[in-house]
Amino acid sequence: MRDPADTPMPRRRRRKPAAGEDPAKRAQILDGAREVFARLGFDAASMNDITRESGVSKSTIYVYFASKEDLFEALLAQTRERLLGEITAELDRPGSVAEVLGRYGRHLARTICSENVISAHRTVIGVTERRPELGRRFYQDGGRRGMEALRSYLLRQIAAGTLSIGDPELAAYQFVELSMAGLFRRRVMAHMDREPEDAEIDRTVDAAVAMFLASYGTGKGAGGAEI
Amino acid sequence: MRDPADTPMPRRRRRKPAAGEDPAKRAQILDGAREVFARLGFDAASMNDITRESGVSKSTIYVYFASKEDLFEALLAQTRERLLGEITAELDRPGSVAEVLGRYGRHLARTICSENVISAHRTVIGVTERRPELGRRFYQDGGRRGMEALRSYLLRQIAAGTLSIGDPELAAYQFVELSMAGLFRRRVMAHMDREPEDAEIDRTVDAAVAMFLASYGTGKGAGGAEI
DNA sequence: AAAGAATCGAACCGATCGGTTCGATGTTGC
DNA sequence: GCAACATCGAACCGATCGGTTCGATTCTTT
Repeated sequence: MRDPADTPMPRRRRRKPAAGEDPAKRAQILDGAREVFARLGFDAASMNDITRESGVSKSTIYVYFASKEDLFEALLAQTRERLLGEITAELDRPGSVAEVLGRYGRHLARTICSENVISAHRTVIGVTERRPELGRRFYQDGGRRGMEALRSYLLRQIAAGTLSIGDPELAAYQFVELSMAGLFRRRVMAHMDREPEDAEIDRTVDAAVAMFLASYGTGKGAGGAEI
Repeated sequence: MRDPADTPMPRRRRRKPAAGEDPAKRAQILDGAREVFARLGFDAASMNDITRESGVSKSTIYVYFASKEDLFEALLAQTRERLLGEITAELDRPGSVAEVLGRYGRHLARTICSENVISAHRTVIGVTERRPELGRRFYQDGGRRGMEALRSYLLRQIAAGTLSIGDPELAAYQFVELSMAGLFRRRVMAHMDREPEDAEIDRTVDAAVAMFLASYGTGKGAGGAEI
């Protein structure tokens, strides 16, 4: 049970926020909602559950969010923001293609197979049939953006002559899926009920890089031989 | 609205079934339930919805199934039975490795990205957090079995010298994911809201086979050059 | 046609749902 | 300390939920 006094204060507020404008209170609601939606999914989660979990009165929650769906969408938006920044940053760091792809793949696999992200996927996928735009937006602002960044990186390597790829978009999809081969699908279906160990991720991503370079590497500076 | 008179009779019944034992009535309930669960997911689907959709009285449904969950699990069991038989049969048909993998990959991609299977995945994934054994069982009787059959096939090709693979299990995961690269994930998140065209599947699977053989083919009879 | 039994469907039950109301309480600024 | 206002939490609303009851209807067998 969350004690409002424990909510970290980002900094001293200059004045008392208007009703529904307190960022700390808003965050408190979202934190509670995240727990409940993650555990029960959208439909089975009740606003009474969220009231209890967040420690915020239901009438206050309705000051901050217009409806259960509004709250859910705000939570999805927040979750998406946090997924991709660091992963794609790996593509901007120096190194051979093998090194860069290895780091990207590891970071990707670790993040996407983490407990929070798996829960988020389950929650979103669970409502996608009824609310396809939610699934679409989640994908577009998450996986899609990461894939686009990778494609751009591949285009640069093609221009530099280190890779030879006829279809860069498909190659980007391929590398993403190879990096999570045997991991994500089993995670999301609870066939693997814990986060993968580093060794498992290494095994998968190293093999992905090797396969990728065997197929697309030109042998000029891609660094495949250094695996 | 389903008219019981339209229910196809498998054959003339020799005697009147006892209450709850009529296969036609049972199928009618499951058909209606499939529609409703697919559209709304488990939690938002109501038994009243299923009554209306199936055209079977609610009290009769409760003669056949003990609860909403019982009905859902029966439906999942039925869905699983239908997923894998034909796909894995592709592995038993003659042809070079490239041909066999191509056919398997195409069949896999077409099936897994079909409307019914995408809906089933969404429904199952949506409840997996709360009922992990359902997700696990769905995966185990579906994807897992297909993966095992592929792994066995790969082992045979390794023994025959057409493939050289250090980690056959991981290679099987890789081929499965490559066959659906850019397809399944976008489908399940509604980023692609229709079934992939044959040309799209061919593009993906042909590239998967090429990549796979570039990495693991020995050049002895795998048939990669014929792509 | 009569008997037996499966099924139907309206009504019901207690519980919960999303959302609303409003007096009481707590917090902040002056 | 007081006034203003954010928040609280109990109570409420109409609706729906999963599941049950039971007389009426339908179907099959003799």
